Amino acid sequence: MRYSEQRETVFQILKETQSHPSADWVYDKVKSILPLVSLGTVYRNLGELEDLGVIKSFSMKGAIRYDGNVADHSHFICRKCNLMMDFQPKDISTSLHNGLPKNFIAESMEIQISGLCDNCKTHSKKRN
Amino acid sequence: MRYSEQRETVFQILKETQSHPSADWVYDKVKSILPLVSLGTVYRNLGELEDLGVIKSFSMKGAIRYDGNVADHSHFICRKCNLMMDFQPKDISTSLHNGLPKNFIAESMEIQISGLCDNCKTHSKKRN
DNA sequence: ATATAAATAGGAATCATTCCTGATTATATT
DNA sequence: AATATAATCAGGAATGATTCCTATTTATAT
Repeated sequence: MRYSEQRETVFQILKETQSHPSADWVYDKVKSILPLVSLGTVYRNLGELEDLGVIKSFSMKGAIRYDGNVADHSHFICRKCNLMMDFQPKDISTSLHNGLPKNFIAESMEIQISGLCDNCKTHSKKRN
Repeated sequence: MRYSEQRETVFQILKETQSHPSADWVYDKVKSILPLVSLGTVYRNLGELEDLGVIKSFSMKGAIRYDGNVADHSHFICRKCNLMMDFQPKDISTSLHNGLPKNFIAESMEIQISGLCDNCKTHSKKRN
């Protein structure tokens, strides 16, 4: 993979924020440094950085959010202002509140575990 | 809220499947019963049913999936075939495999807890 | 039976994301 | 330092999911 100022800039911006931004937010930030950058370039580089494993992504309310923090952590999401805050779950099954940031009110939890199902360990037909 | 055959049909279809479908999949099913139904109607009714609390939704790979099972449960997602299977987590923090369907390989876990942050408990400004 | 507000069909609009193409650029080689 | 070339880019079109709009239909209260 060749060096590019665009990719480096995208990466630095993600590393420096804790806001779990959308691609469009990153695009605006990159534009303030490289005014001619295109949205497609930002999307492509976000995808490449994710393939490299140096950033992560997940979806919130139907859109992709990116995260420069690849260490194991969970997210608290405020359903009103959409704040996303990192936290470390300790024993989730015993209480929704364990490990949550102070004074935050947890109303619902969503756990999604991803991997390979019994069928896909041995076959290749796509279901979706 | 007035009765409508369309809403009732959407609801029945969701109750009868375990496949965590997209709006479009539901639309196809409804069409086989009410051929003139429109996609907008399906989306609107899915939203209304969710507001009533009788179905749930969440996003997978950037698109909305619906679930007629509103009881507390978690999902295992196969990253290859996109199978989504319900399971009951027991003690997630001690092992990714606890409570998983037999022979499934868990590779990553995502936990999102939603509610109100400290700020939104008392103020109304949206951050978004 | 009638009135009326809610719900609909059909299609246009929007928004996030991906794809395409001709131009630019990092870098290996001379 | 100049050149070659494959990777990357900018700009914009295309796609796909979702929402919005409007004239028509329909459930239901009277």
